[in-house]
Amino acid sequence: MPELPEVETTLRGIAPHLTGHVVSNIIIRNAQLRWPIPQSLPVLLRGHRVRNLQRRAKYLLVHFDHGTLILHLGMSGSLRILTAVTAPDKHDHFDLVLNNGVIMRLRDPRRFGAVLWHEGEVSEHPLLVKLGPEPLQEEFNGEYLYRITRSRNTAIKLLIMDNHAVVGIGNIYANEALFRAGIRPQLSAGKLSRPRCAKLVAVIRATLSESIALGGSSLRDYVDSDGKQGYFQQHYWVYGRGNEACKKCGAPIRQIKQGQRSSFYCPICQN
DNA sequence: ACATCTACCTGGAGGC
DNA sequence: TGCCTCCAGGTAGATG
Repeated sequence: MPELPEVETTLRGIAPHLTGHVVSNIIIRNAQLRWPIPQSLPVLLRGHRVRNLQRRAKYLLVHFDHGTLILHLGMSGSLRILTAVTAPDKHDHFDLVLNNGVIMRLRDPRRFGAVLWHEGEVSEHPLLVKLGPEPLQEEFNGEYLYRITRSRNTAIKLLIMDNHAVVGIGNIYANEALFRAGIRPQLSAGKLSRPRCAKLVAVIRATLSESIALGGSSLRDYVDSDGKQGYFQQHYWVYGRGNEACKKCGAPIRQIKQGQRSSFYCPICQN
């Protein structure tokens, strides 16, 4: 499923095909995503030029002069660039058609994604306004993590997955980063020392950056904008490896539930 | 303010 | 083969 590196990879894949081109049509085949796709989109966008694209957390932002198209891939969404008319799949819910013939097509089998429109400053949109810092920007550093975790009793894994604390870290990368930092997922956030906060920030950065460099990806149903599968899933230390041997020490990886989600950790390497 | 839980949705896997 | 149940997941919104 698309985590931050996949969204970033998707952005890089689609941006060159969209930027500077004019929308000739919008096709909504199924508006029932997480929120309904606005039926006014074709009228709003036809004849308008795409200025630039941007990522904020896991949102893709397509900027126009008069507003911003906000896209979210949910957990099964993907965007593809088509250069010829192609029959839509059952789960191809939305097309943005440009006047050079290029089509950006959204496929989302589980329909947890979103396509929304916002006029004015997009960072003030209700979905974006409360978001924490980007994990790859300087604002997210050891001191920041130390400060926001003081007097927090929440498990550290739940905290780093909380968008108010830091954006873009889903279940897979949370598990992987905690393994690499040597921190148990259930450790109370407020008990993390300053050096361990610094370490955790460093490995979150490294894990995300490496994945972006690899071209993104995690789940089998993620397809990037060229239609090729990503391959980060071959590099997991703990995610999805319950009862298998730790790649570092050989101990069996433990699987537990935290906040209704699976967590994986090595009982020897993580404390 | 914080912690915890629920809902949304579909496809794939495993059991029988 | 088919039917059933469980699981995966982001995140807003409700509840405690």
